[in-house]
Amino acid sequence: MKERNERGGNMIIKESAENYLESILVIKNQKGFVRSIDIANHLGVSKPSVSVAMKCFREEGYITVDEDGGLDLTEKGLNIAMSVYERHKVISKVLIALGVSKETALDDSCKIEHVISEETFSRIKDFLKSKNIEF
Amino acid sequence: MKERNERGGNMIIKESAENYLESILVIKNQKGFVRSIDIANHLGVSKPSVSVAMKCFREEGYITVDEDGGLDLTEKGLNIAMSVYERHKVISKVLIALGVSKETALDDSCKIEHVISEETFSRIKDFLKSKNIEF
DNA sequence: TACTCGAGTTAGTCTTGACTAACTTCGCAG
DNA sequence: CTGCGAAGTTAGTCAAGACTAACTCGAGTA
Repeated sequence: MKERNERGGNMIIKESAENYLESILVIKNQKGFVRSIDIANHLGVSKPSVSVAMKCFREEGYITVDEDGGLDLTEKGLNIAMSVYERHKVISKVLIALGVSKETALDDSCKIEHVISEETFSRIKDFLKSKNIEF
Repeated sequence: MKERNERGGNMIIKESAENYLESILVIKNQKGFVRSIDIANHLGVSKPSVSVAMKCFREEGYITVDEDGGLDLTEKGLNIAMSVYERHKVISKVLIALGVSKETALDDSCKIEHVISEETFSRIKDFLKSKNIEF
């Protein structure tokens, strides 16, 4: 009655960690660079929360930090970030296809992305394919 | 960046509390009576975890306890339990309709039922209706 | 030069939700 | 009558994840 948390690494990546890694990817794509403060603003959490998480990521090899505080995902970190982000996109697409408003869809997919199994995720992708929706 | 937890009461009912109330309803329907130990077995948690939760429910008026330890939902508790259970049924139905195996569908719906919005839930119900699936 | 402000960090606290250990109580078998 | 086992409870602990307060450090400006 525990576990259920690995999806692509050797460290046990928890739900909140997935969110932080995903944010790094998203912000990087948007602005080209990411600092801790950007993540804090993006997720609406405090600076110390991000700082502690980044320290852990650094030690575990999920990110690197340059001398100016710029964060970069390692291959290990990028794999997780991409996989979570894919879930996010797919789930929000399917909710929108069901008629959910964009805002609620984004909100809910943020939560659903962390709890569903690989199998359910695959079937949702199949459903989108059957509707010819890109993701 | 907090809240999002009330769905039908004045006390703030958290995710784990929803699960306990739902279990009481489900076990009651199956066996006709419910004790703490049944909930512990049903959810795979320890006796003390259930005991503490039930004490809280009793104090807040979500359940009553008879002299033999039999648990009963009050109207307040029943409302929440039924609403969570409805979500559970609807979500597992929709997952099964998407081709997810029954076991995984039950597993995942247990988690999804606690995180989605009312809006998303309504659209999922609409989808089932459009497929003529009962729930 | 001295100040201030933004970013990052450290330390300490809180809440949620679970756990184990250990105790009480009660009923039934021997 | 004894005594064991099942159910419930209490106390204490733990981990995750967030927060606030308070510090450091560096850069740009008055």
